[in-house]
Amino acid sequence: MDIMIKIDSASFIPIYEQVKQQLKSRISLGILAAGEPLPSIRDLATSLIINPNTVARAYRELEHEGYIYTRKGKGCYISKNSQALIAKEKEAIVTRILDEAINEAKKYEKDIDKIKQVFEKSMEKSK
Amino acid sequence: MDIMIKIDSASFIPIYEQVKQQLKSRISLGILAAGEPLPSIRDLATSLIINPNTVARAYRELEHEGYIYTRKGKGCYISKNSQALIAKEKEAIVTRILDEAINEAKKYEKDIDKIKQVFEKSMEKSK
DNA sequence: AAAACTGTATTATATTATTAATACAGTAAT
DNA sequence: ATTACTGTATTAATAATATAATACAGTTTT
Repeated sequence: MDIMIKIDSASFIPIYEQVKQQLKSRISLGILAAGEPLPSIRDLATSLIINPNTVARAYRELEHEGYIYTRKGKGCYISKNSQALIAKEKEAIVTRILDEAINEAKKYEKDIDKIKQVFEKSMEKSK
Repeated sequence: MDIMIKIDSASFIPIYEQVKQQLKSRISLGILAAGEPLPSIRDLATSLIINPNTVARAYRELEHEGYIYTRKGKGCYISKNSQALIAKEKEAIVTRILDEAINEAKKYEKDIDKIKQVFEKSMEKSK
């Protein structure tokens, strides 16, 4: 079972951060449910063709933030309250994403209605 | 006259890149018009409390991309065709920004209508 | 017990972004 | 000419990211 994480090496976002963000989003969407095991550090590193240390850092930070827990010798698992943790901040996250996009868009397009039109079109495309 | 660039040191985006992006957006909005001088490398570095080399890199790359030109000993100026350059890609930029935001949002919120609602609310706020 | 997995830790290395100090060269004003 | 600005270039040092190799410790399976 693949976890379908994609690394964008052209991005300025560090790899460990990309892994963290994508795992959080999968937890948020319920793709990764409480108690479920994550791929082992070595397996994920191999499949992403990155260094195990990089995955270890992502897992370490996710554990520190309460999303996952680890059992030495066994593996890493999604925390019971992980989804609740994210659900709580889900609306805030989505709001932040759209706020930032609107601010960005306004840096290039002053016409508010034009921005709305582009948004509608993009929403249609993404269906 | 201040050029109002803000550096986000918590961002993963390199400082030289932040400077580039913000200058481009000011050109796009016509805040910086063709022929106008940019602040000197040293002045901008001082006011942003960053290293002159960092500003120099931003300017160097912007020149290479055709947005500005430099006169050694005099300063850097907005290119004549800079706004045309950006105007040409303006709609594409705005579309890309919103596309990415929608994709991001969908990573946390499956409900399309919910995303639309948050967008509308954000647009109201930003007025 | 041994093998084959887990996560953890350490050390070294390479790359990139950034800072720092300094020097050089062109322009403008005095 | 001198002064004071410009941009350019070089070299060194530092911090962060990422890779690499390796070792250690806990778990599971055989």
